[in-house]
Amino acid sequence: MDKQHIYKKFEDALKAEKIKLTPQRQAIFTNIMDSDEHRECDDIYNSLVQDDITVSKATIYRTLDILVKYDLIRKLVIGDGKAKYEPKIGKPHHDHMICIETGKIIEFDNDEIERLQEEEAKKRGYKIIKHVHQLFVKPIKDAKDI
Amino acid sequence: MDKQHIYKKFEDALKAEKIKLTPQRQAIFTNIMDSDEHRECDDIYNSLVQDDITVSKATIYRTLDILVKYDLIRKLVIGDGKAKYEPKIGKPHHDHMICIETGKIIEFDNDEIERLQEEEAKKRGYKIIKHVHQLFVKPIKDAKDI
DNA sequence: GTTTCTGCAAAGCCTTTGCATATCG
DNA sequence: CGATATGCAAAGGCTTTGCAGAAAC
Repeated sequence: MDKQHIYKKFEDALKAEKIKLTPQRQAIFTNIMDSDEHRECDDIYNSLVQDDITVSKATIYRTLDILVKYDLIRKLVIGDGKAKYEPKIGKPHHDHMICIETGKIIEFDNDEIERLQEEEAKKRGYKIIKHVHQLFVKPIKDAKDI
Repeated sequence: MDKQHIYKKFEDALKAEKIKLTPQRQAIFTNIMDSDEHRECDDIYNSLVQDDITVSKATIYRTLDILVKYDLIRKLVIGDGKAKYEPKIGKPHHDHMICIETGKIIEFDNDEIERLQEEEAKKRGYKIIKHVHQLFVKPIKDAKDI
């Protein structure tokens, strides 16, 4: 999906929600889409301020909720209870591996795991709406670690 | 593992940490061990108060940290950022399925998923220290839902 | 022109912390 | 007895909210 198409989805979401296209909402959306990181509200705020965009954290939080609702971005809560956000639309599905030594976030995806978890849910009469799969990992340093 | 053995692990943890065995710590530990639910600090607090045990939330939080550190209980953060706790020692490993309609928490376990995720980590030079795997599900109501 | 937004500051909520008193070993 | 724990209340940190002025359609 190209950038224009993605931006169109954003406009559609605003229309569906019957809300206005403001400079702040636009700036927040493109700021997230142009990033490949997993950032907190604060990070996004600082990034916008650095770009000389006038915006408040209140507006960012309010906008993030809308973007999550329309599946344009993904909200992650990793361990410490602080919410992180990443682009979702136009990106393939993936889960996360978090290095507990460096904090580095690595994306991974495994079709067989996806299938098996679907099966576990179905077995119990449920279907999966969304899932959280995070591996907290440490680098393997030598043989005894394996 | 029987109750006495589990309680022994608790005493060992206190000794390892060189901290005292107080009525509060004991009450908090057994309260969690006797429950099969996934409860918040507040729930545990209310349960203890109902049993006429004098304890403060500060002490509960402080004790929970110790119990988590020694792998006697497990801390879960599900969606809303509120921490939940469940017994861990003496219980087989499992992950969680959360019904988004009723809030019901269902435990599941799948060896193959465990193996595959281990493989994903190893492939990248990491080993898993812990993991979070939560499926947010909805009941299947009819054929079109499948 | 209205309706909807924004920014600000205040309030909320869960969790942590400082401190004086009480308790364990 | 000395060291550690507890409870209280206050402080912290992220997030949400009420409200008056500002902006979109």
